[in-house]
Amino acid sequence: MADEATTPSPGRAELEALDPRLPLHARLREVLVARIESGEWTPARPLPAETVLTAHYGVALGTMRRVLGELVEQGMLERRHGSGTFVRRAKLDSSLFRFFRYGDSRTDAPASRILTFDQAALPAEAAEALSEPVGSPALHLHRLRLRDDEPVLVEDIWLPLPRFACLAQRHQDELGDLLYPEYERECGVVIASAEEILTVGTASAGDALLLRCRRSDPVVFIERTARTHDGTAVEWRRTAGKAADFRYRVEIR
Amino acid sequence: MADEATTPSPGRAELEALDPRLPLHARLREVLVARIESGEWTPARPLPAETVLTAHYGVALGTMRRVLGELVEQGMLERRHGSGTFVRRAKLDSSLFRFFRYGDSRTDAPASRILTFDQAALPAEAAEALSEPVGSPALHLHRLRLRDDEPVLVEDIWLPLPRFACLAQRHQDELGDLLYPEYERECGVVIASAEEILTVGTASAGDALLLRCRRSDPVVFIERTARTHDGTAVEWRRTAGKAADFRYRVEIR
DNA sequence: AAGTGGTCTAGACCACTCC
DNA sequence: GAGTGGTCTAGACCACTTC
Repeated sequence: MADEATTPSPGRAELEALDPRLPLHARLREVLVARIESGEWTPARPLPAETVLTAHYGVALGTMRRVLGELVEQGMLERRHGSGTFVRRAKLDSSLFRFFRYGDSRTDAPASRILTFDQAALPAEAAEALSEPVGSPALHLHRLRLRDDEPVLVEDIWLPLPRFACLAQRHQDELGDLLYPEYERECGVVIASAEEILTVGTASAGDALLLRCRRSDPVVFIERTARTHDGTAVEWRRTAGKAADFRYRVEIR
Repeated sequence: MADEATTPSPGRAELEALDPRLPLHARLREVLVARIESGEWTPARPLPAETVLTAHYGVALGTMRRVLGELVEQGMLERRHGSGTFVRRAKLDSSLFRFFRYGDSRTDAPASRILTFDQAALPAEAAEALSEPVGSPALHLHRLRLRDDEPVLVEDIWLPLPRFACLAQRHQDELGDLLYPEYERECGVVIASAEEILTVGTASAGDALLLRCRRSDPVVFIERTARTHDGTAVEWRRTAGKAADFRYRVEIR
């Protein structure tokens, strides 16, 4: 009992141990981010309540709320009034369509058709993005994305193999339109963030055939590296779409 | 004296007058945004101190700080520890270079060469973006932007005329590389935000000549509508650069 | 030294969700 | 009704900028 009185906030020592030149909220932030990245909490297992966390770390409610608010701002957490604070999964599977506009399409949901799904050696670009040796075993997914039955995007997706072994057994018809929920359910891999690089090039023979355009027609390439919460790159994909359909809008400040 | 005691916070009534279903911070935010947009404060005339604002509106420091923090987050304000809170001007004049990569160029500063500067009727696209009638009088600036003496971007800039009359007298050689400071000094127009739309097309005969590429080579167009703090569109420009130089990176979540 | 924003605390009360 | 996050307050103390 006396012991409990002297250690009312077991986590406080952890904060004190960090660089004391940093403000408390910054140290608290570091610690919470580490716990989030560790996978301790999932969309199904929410964080402890504010009051529990504040008691654990021995900080004021305002300080805790500030940090949680920043993590929400940054897209790492999601708070639901009355029900709890949750780690947030990125929902960006069909976000490629942010970059393209297709004339008044009635059906909103973009369909996808998997063309090939096999095991193959990592090509140089994918290997570099995934920090794996060139030629390592990986899964390779080649698929077409359609809008109103019109082929509009061609995708090549690379998944490093030790990690995605559990997907290797699946048949391509068993995979849904959205891959990230699949990764999570089948392999326990939660995609948390991604980086996309856009460039303009010309269609390869294969792309031209699939996109029904001429070879050498301009094409926009989107190379995406997707990462888990701890920053490990676990998926690399290159998507190609006709440059004529490309339209991207940016708001500045 | 008794009067002062009954009205310790003259601005509080203004907050009470707004929709009471909105939380206090939201109402406070509205009022402050309106004052910022009115141009009451400038980069040279900072906002009153927190303590003055809180006393004026009769709110707690925490509430005021929350609102100011949000406006900083959003890029509307800038706080400098020890010196004050300022409205923020957008500094995006050379931000076009965000969209392009040019091989290891030593000189960082992009130069610009004005080709023509004259008065002309607004074309349809510019007119729509600026909410002006097609054919209204405007200033038209045609310029080239260079990197290491290489022409890399071609720009067409339209400025609606009643507002920018004070620029009409100037000779093109008097205009510097950065236009937005010019607008502010000469015409009192402060650019606060902008919207950019990217598309891919082919070079016109004129663009091809200036960019030293073939006609029909793919080109990236950036159409920018720039606005003042109150949201009025005051400048429209279209910039063209070779698609081969285009490279844009997006971080998601 | 005076004035500014930055950090941190302590606690009251409200609104929403779930059982 | 119990538990969650959301709002708002009041005030202490620190760090930076300016003169």
